[in-house]
Amino acid sequence: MTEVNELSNEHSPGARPTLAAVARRAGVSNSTASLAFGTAGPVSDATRERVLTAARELNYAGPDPRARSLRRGRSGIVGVVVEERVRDAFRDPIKLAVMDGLSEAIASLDAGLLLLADTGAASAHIEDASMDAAVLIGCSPRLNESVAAIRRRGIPLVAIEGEPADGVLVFSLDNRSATRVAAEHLRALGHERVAIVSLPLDRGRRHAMLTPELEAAGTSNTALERLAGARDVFPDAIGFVTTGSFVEEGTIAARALLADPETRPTAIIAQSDLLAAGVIRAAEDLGIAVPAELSVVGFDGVRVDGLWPYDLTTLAQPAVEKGRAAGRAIVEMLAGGHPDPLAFTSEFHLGNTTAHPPSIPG
Amino acid sequence: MTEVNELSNEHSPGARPTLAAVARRAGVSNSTASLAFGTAGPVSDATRERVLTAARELNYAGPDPRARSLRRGRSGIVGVVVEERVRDAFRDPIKLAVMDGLSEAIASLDAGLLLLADTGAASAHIEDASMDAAVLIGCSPRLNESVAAIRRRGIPLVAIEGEPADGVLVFSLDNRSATRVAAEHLRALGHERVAIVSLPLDRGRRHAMLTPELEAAGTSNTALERLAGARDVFPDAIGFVTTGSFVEEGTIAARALLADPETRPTAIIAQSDLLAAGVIRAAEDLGIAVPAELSVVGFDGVRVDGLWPYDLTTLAQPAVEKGRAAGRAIVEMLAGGHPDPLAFTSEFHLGNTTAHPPSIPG
DNA sequence: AGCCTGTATCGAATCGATTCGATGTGTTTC
DNA sequence: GAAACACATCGAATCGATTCGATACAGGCT
Repeated sequence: MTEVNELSNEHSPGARPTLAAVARRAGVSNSTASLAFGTAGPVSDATRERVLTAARELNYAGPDPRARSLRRGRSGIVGVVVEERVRDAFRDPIKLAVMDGLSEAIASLDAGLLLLADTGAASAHIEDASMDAAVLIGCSPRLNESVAAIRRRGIPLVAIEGEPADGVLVFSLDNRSATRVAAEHLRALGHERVAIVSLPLDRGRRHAMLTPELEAAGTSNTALERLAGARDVFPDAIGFVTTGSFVEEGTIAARALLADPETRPTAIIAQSDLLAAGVIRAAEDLGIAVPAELSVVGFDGVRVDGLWPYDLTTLAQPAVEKGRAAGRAIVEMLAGGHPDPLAFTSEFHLGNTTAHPPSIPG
Repeated sequence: MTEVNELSNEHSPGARPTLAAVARRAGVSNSTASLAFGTAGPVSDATRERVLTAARELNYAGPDPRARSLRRGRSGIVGVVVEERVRDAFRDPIKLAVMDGLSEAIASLDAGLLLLADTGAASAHIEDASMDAAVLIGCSPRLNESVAAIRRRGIPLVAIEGEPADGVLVFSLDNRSATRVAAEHLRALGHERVAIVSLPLDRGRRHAMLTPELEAAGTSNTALERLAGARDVFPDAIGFVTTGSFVEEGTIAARALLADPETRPTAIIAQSDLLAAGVIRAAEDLGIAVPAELSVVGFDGVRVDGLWPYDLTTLAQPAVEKGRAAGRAIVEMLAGGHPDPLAFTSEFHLGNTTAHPPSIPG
C-alpha cells in the first residue's frame, strides 16, 4: 500500500512532488536531500548534483515555504499595518517614504512586506498572518485589539509614531513642538485669527468642523499632537477635520474655513503638505492671495507637484530615516537585540507662503 | 521526562504556549481544542468556553499561522510581483489603481498582499515566499526564472499586461491599437515630426535615446506595444527611453528631444500621463507653447495634480477594472475554476494639449 | 428492553520540511 | 597497522496545528 501511495504521489499530475519524492528518486535519504538544497551543509558535490537533477526531473519547485517556515520558526515576512484601506495608504507620500526606508533597512533579512489594513472590521488577516515582525505605520499601538494579538504572539513590534505602549518600540516625531514652532512663526508675523486643517482624529473618517467632543474622542496620536502644538500658541483656533492627507481634502477644508469673509482666518496651519496644497488651491479659486491675504503652513516637507510657484512654509520631517530606523530595529530584534526607541525631529522650512497678515482697514 | 518538558513548556516565560498546552489545561483533547477555535465545528458551548478561558489564562495568541497554513495548504497571502523597487512601484498611479481593484476583488479571501520586487537580483523572496496565488503587475511572464519558479509551484498566476505565456492568465490592454489611435489623431492634425517618450524597455533602467538595438533587446511588453502603435503611423519617429513613469523623467526626456530647435518635433507621444506632464513642464520651461508649438498626448487617463490648466489628450485605461478582474480570477481559480483571460480597451480622451502643428515659414 | 440516531469528544495520521545525534566509510598520522 | 579523525550520509524526532474516522454516550422510537 505504501508502494502504491508513493507511485501515485510521483505520477499523479495534480499533486506537487515533495522533497521526499525527490530524495527517493535521487536514491538518498530525506535529510540529505534537504541538505542539498541549502548552501551550507556538508554534502558532496556529486550528491547535491544528483538531488538537484532529480528535482528538475520531477519538476520540483523547491522546499515548500509553509513547511519550511513551520520548522524554522521564521516566515520571511514583515507585516506593515496601516490604519486605512491599502489604496489610501499609498496616496500618502510620507507613508511611502517610510516604507521606502523600511524596505531598505530590512533588505538583509530577505523578507517580503505584507500589507495589512487595520480597518477595524476585517482585521482577520492581521491577527493570523504569519510574520516575523510587524511595523505599525500611523496606527495607535494602544487601544487596539489586533495590535494586542500581535503582541501576544511575541514577535518584534515597532511603531512609527503613536504613543508608547508596552512591548512596542516607538519611533516618534516631535509633532507637537514642531507645530508649535510654525505657530510661533505665524504669531511673530502678527497673525491672530488662525485656523487648523487637521488630519483624521480617529478611524471615523468624516469631515467636520473641529469640536471639543471630536478632539476628546480622538485616537490619532499624530493629529492630536500637532493639534496641541498649534493650540499651545493659538488656544482658540478653529479647525476642520479631514478624512485623510489628500489635496482635495485640503480644498474642502479651506472652502469651509474661508466661507465667511467676516471671520475668515488670516493664516491656516495644515497638518500635512498635501492638505496645505489643497488649501492654497482653494484660496486661488476664491481669489484670496497667498501669502498676502492668507498665510499657509504645512507639515512633512514633501515636494508637492504642481504647487509651483509656491514654496510652502513647512516642517520637514525625516520620513525615510524613520522607516530606516524601524527596519534596523527589526533586524536587531530578530537577532535577539534590544534596540532603543528613537525620537526624530522636524526642521522648519521657511518658504514663501507665509507673510504678515493684511492690515485690516478700520 | 515528558512531564518535565510539559512543565517547562508551560512555565518557561520565553516559549509561547501551544494549542496542546491550552488543551491540556482545559482538560480536553488536542482536537477538541482545535475545534473550539474554529467557528463551525461541533463543540458544546461549555467546552468552547473552557478552552477559550484556558487560552486566555495562558496568554495564548491563537493557532500558529505557520502550522495552520502547512496543514491547510493555504497561507492567506497573495503575492504581488512588481518589476522594480517597491518604492518606485508605488509612485505609479496605474499600479496603485490596479492594486486597488485587486485588493477589492480578493477581499472575500481575507488574504494579505505580499509585495515582492522582482529586481532580478534579490529574487530570493519571490521564489520561496509562501503564497496562495501571485499577480504579476507589469512584468514579463516569460523570460523570467522567478516566474517560472512560481509556476512550478502550481499556484494560480495571473498577469496584468505582458505577453501570454503557458500557465499564466493574462489580462491585457490594447496598448498598440490605442496608441495608434492617438498617433492617427496627431497625423490628422497635420503632424509629421513626432517623437516618442517611452517607458523603460527592460530592467536596465538607464535613460537614453531610443535605438534599434535597445528596441530589439526590449522585454517590456507594454512599452514595446505602445511603441509599435506609434510606429504604425510614424515609422521613423525618434524616441527617448526613460527609467520609469515619473514626471521628472518626462522632463528629462523632453529636454533631450527638444534640444535642437531645427529638428524639434511638433508633437510628442508620451507613454504615460506622468511622462506627458513632465514633457509639458519642460516645454513651459523652454518657452515652447503647448499645444500651439508642441502637441502632447499621454496614456493612462490618470489625473495629474498640478497640470492645470491643461487637460491632457490621452488614452484612458480601466486600471482599477483590470485589477478587479485579476482579483476575481484568482478567487475563481482558488475555488477550482478556470476563468478566461480578458482584454481591456482604452478610451481616447481629447483634451487641449493637441492642435495643428505651427505653420513653418518659408 | 432493544435499536437507532445524532452529537460531543478523542486518537492518530498528516501536512513537508529541518535538524540533531548517530553511523559508517575513507583518509591521515604516528 | 592501529588509533584518531574528518566527512558524507542517514534515522528519527520535531515544528504546531487540522482532520478523518472511531468511540462513547444520551435520548427518542417502536
